[in-house]
Amino acid sequence: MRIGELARRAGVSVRSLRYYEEQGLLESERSSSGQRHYPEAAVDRVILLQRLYAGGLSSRTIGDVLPCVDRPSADTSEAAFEMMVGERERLSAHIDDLLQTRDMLDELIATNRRHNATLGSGPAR
Amino acid sequence: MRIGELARRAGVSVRSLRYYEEQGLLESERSSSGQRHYPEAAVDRVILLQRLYAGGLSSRTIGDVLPCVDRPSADTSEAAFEMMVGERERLSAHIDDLLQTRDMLDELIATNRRHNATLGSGPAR
DNA sequence: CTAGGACCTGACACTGACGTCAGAGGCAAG
DNA sequence: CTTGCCTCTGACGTCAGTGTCAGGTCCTAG
Repeated sequence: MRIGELARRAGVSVRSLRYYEEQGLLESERSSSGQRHYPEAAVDRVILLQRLYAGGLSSRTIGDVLPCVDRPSADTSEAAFEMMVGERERLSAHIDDLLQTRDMLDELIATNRRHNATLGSGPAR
Repeated sequence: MRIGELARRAGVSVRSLRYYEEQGLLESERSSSGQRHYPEAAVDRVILLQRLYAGGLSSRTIGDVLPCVDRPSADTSEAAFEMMVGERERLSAHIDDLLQTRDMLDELIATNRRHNATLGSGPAR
């Protein structure tokens, strides 16, 4: 498929796909005229990339980790594996941090509801 | 206290404090020579700001929400309250997204461990 | 053949919370 | 008074993924 279809099916912009390729995260075959062509599997690949980006990994880090995805075997460098584990930990810590912030927001919301309930009006339903 | 001490005690940079003031999120009194002075309570205030920033709220959004923190009463605009609830939902969705990414990483890690255990060498212990 | 949509490269714009530097003044200790 | 650290304003730099525009080529339907 060509880049436009891949973009639609993976839910990203064409610009992003070219950027991923530039970062060495996504391969493409070129037709004689220079147009990119992708196999079906590229859709899942892009979705995977999106998920990693969503986890806060940088292009660089994703590139370092991808060997573990593409060739999960002994020849996968130990460094790549350790990096993946490290990113997992970083992500976990980040989630904990966000949970704390959410708890704080919940308290603020509860406080506001109480204050307004007391007064019988305002934001709280 | 002056800005340097506040920065140390709240664990942020002096630059950040000036930026927060510029955004209308942090007040200060000025001495005759123009230096900023803060009360004890400013420490908690800054920590609160940091927590909101950690939750992915922008300066603008924090500014919109702060009335709920400073004056949790009926005169707190309903819009501010609704925005706070909205941010809570956004944050919750973001957390769910990160949890999915973490699950994916866990699967990748497990797959790698299995492949390497089979071969009796490599990254897995 | 042709119209118009999809694609190409290259490059600049943007966002936002800061880092960092320059040049100048403030303040407490010796 | 001076040394040295703190603070001031103002302004430009950063990062990273993406938007967007320009100028040109390609491809397919009619």
